[in-house]
Amino acid sequence: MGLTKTENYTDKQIELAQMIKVLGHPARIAIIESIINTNSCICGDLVTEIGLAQSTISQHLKELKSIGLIQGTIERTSMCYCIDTKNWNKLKGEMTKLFNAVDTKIEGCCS
Amino acid sequence: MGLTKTENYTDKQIELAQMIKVLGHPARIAIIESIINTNSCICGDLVTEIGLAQSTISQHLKELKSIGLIQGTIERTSMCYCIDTKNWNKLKGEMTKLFNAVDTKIEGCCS
DNA sequence: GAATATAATCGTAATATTGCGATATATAGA
DNA sequence: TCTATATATCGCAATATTACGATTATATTC
Repeated sequence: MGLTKTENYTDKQIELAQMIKVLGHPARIAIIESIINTNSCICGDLVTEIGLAQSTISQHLKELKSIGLIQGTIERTSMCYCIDTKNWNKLKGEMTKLFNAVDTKIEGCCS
Repeated sequence: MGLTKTENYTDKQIELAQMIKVLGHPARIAIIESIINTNSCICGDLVTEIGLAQSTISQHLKELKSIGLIQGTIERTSMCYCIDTKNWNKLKGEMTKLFNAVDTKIEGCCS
């Protein structure tokens, strides 16, 4: 088979899983961290910073962008990416909800 | 190619990405939520709760277990899974760090 | 307009994931 | 012991992901 079933899940579950999945790759974690650390938009120096081909980095950026975790604007001749706070906060909120749910309900389990 | 490169990243980045990746599937989100909502260990009723084959659920549980997000104990004739708080909190910590980093550094970017 | 620089897209090969049925294993109860 | 019941593992087919080089698109500068 190989095709992830969708009819069994809620829209929220699917959406959350998709966002998390995109974040679940070391290159994309590195990209996000790099954007954070430069404290401003970063451009194509990711290629040298992370050791991947230009086309590969571009692909990862596309995925992060299409799920809405980053946004890109044209900066003169190069591209400038930064965190898309709207969706980033959405992810943060859902994850936090999950984390807190575990915190409050953990008593009485296999401990 | 198709093989994720690892030599370009830190151990932390790889480890975090792996944990996130495992969580990035709707069935596994559903499993975690189910464990949380039943407020105690749940067993094989995941198969009926989520509409996947028994072998498929078992595989997802294995992945969650092998990355350390859940742990399983034998409960009479069935299996009893619950959150592995040690690693769960580790993930929580790393994610929170990432979320907070965005919060504090977001000024002066493409806004 | 031509040349240059930057990033996106295409085509592709290799590898990974997803899901299922079939089978194996292990435990509880008759 | 034999039989349910519950879970894990195996083998397979379909699909998805990853990464690269080559090419294309776009914008800047000369």
